[in-house]
Amino acid sequence: MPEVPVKRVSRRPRGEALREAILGAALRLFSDRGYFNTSIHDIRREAGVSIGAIYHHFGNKEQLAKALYDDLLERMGRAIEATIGGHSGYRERARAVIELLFDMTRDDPETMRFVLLAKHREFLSDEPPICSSRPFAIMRGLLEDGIAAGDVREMDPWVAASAMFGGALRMMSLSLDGVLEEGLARYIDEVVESGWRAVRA
Amino acid sequence: MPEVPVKRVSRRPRGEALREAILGAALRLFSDRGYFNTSIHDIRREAGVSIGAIYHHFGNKEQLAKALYDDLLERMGRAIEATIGGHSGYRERARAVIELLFDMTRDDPETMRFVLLAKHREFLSDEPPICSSRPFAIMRGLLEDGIAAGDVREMDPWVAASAMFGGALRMMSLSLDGVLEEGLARYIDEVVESGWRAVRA
DNA sequence: GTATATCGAACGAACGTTCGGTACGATTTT
DNA sequence: AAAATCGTACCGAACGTTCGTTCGATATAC
Repeated sequence: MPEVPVKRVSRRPRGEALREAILGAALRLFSDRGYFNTSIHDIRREAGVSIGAIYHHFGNKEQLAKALYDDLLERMGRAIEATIGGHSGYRERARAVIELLFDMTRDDPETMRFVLLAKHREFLSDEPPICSSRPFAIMRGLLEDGIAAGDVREMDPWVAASAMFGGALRMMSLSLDGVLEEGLARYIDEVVESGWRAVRA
Repeated sequence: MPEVPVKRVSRRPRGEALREAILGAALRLFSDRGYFNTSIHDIRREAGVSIGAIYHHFGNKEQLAKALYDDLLERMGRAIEATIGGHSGYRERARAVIELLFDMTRDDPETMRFVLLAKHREFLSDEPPICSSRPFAIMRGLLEDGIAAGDVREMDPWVAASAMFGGALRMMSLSLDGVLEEGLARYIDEVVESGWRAVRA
């Protein structure tokens, strides 16, 4: 059996691994204290890299935040698309999306906090509002298709999407803020059903 | 009838008026650029006062933001309470609250932006999440009473409040982000009805 | 005269960024 | 195959700027 050449035994990560170490550290700190309460020096310490490495990979602090933001939204968008593709019927699809969002909130609260709660326009200049990002566009599209198919009542798509998913997003905020006694899973049925009652034909 | 003495003719505001000039300038700038993108020197310029006056009235930047935040939430809480008191029936009360919020979003978007969209915990240490503030507590209480009265279906009060008002709050965010083609008033019926469908008994 | 309110120059700390340097793998030269 | 060359990745001390805050002076009210 051919030996896989292990080129590197170096202790510190390099290249792509280092880039991801920086992104991970940035996510942790931005999510915990916010963008403006996190200095490049903090990220340097948390990631165990040098200042130079950060600037080499990302150019500056804002572009680092932008790279992180794009990366997370891209992942979320793909996950939501896959979830929708795996179900049929608009009610079931909406439920699957909310289940996915709830699971992500539990399993990866840092990502959710950064994506949902952060005020990106405060530190990302010229960033469009999050509602025009892919995950939100997909959710809105789902409602539009439901309306066209006659499964969702005739109403403005923005209102429909807000009604179907607004409650779920609010519950996620509550969970991230730590005001809910129990995990989000406990509320999934009530949330999905009330959202569906709001929009079903 | 005793004459009310008009004591002052001085050009620059002093005392309470100056305090409010500072709060107004702070609201405008915080709402427009965010807390961290606004310096005390900016507020000084915008309000036309001295740095010393700001520190005399508020102590430091964070306490200024806290005073502003408390002031706005207090006003909102009172307005919502008055609105609820002026209507009967839970559906009508909920509608009146949403109408009030929509009107405030149109007439005073700066306040709404600061109260709704700002990440207060990022700059106000030890501030509880906004959902535990008075306006939100009142809205949750409204749903609780509705459940007790049998007008709202039996469900978790957090879920009920999220379902009833989550869509409306989301629409307000969309409006503040400038993604809606028309004014919020155009959507009030659909928003209220879908919220009510979600929670009515 | 005294207390309170206002003023603004000055300060020190913290921050984002720069830049001259080193480490290292790949490629070419000897 | 060893040496030299090269480009990329990484390093971190140092820099200039900005910011929140201080404080002694000044103005005003009573």
